[in-house]
Amino acid sequence: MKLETDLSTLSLAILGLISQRPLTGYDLRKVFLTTPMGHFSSSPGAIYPALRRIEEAGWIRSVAAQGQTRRQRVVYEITACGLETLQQHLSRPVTSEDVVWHMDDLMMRFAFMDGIVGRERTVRFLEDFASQIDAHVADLRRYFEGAKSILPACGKLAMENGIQSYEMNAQWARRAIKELQ
Amino acid sequence: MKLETDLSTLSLAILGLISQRPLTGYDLRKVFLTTPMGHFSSSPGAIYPALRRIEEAGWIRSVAAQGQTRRQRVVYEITACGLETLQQHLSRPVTSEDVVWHMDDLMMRFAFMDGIVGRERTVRFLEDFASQIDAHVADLRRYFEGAKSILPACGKLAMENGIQSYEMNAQWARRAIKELQ
DNA sequence: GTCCGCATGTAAGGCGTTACATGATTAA
DNA sequence: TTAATCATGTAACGCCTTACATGCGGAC
Repeated sequence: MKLETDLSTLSLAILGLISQRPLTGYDLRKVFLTTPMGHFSSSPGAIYPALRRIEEAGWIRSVAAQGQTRRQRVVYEITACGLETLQQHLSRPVTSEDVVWHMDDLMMRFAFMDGIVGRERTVRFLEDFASQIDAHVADLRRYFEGAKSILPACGKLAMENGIQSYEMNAQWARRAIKELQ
Repeated sequence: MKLETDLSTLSLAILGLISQRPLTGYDLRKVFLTTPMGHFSSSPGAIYPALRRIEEAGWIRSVAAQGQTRRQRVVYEITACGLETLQQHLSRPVTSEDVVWHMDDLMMRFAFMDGIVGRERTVRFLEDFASQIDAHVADLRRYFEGAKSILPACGKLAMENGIQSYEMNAQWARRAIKELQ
């Protein structure tokens, strides 16, 4: 019964979705099952405990469910505090650690920025994202130059894949900046 | 004290590295700290328990450490059973679930194929990989066509990033096939 | 003789996975 | 009335994370 202080990828997904409109746990499940957001997570044994934790943190609250029947439904909406938390989370600078270990998280942060943080911050995020990737790609290339003579064929190809993936992400970010302006 | 039956990403990394040459836990740590393999994992609280589990499964065994001093060192080498397990794991077909949820794992499987599974199987892996990605990209595009009118700008851009990432991976796989032949 | 790096671990906690449980409502 | 779907959960388990603990050996 510890309060959640940071946002796991799943919690971010949940809070982001609820920030767009009030949802029940079942609604969230459906989103995860039927959209590419399901990438990031899966199902009931994770979602309901996460909802509980987020509610205990004060970021969402359950509201009376006035559907047409008195069927058991718990609808959650975001609180002012939750919105602020989300804004702060999405405004965090992009660190090199993020780029190395949490690319999924970064992409999710970006996906929820509409209407939560201004266009200016969104663009700044993409700029930071691109330049952190550039730095990381430079590291990877440095390592690769030294190691490619001893790497086996598949290892080498796997590394090339990694480098290309990062480069593609940087290119995407720069295109996205232009598109947002 | 359950026996490990499947390979977590970390366990696969460890078993794959030890299959290349005998290593200590500390050696593994250094690899994770100093090479891009560190992407997939991190450190001592994960590595040592994982080594223990893999040893209990019978896939590696500790051998006498005959360094120049009698310093405490535990060197692990792969067993025949471990090699077989690794071969089977790397030979598993690429499923659509793998592509949706475990791309990291797939890339790691590929990176360790040299000398473990034949070139033929390696190429087959890449072919399956590419065609599973094609199928998944088709799904994503289908969803995207239906949703892009209601997706917010950042959501749309994030989806485009996802699709492009997958497409890049399929292209990479097809280039890799040519290079391996 | 003290400090840093080598080398191996343990303990607590968090969170996701799988599988199961429960009951209410609607359509056949 | 039976089955499928809606809707919400719990329990056990596994594994990773962070932080801490411990002791040897070499360099200065």
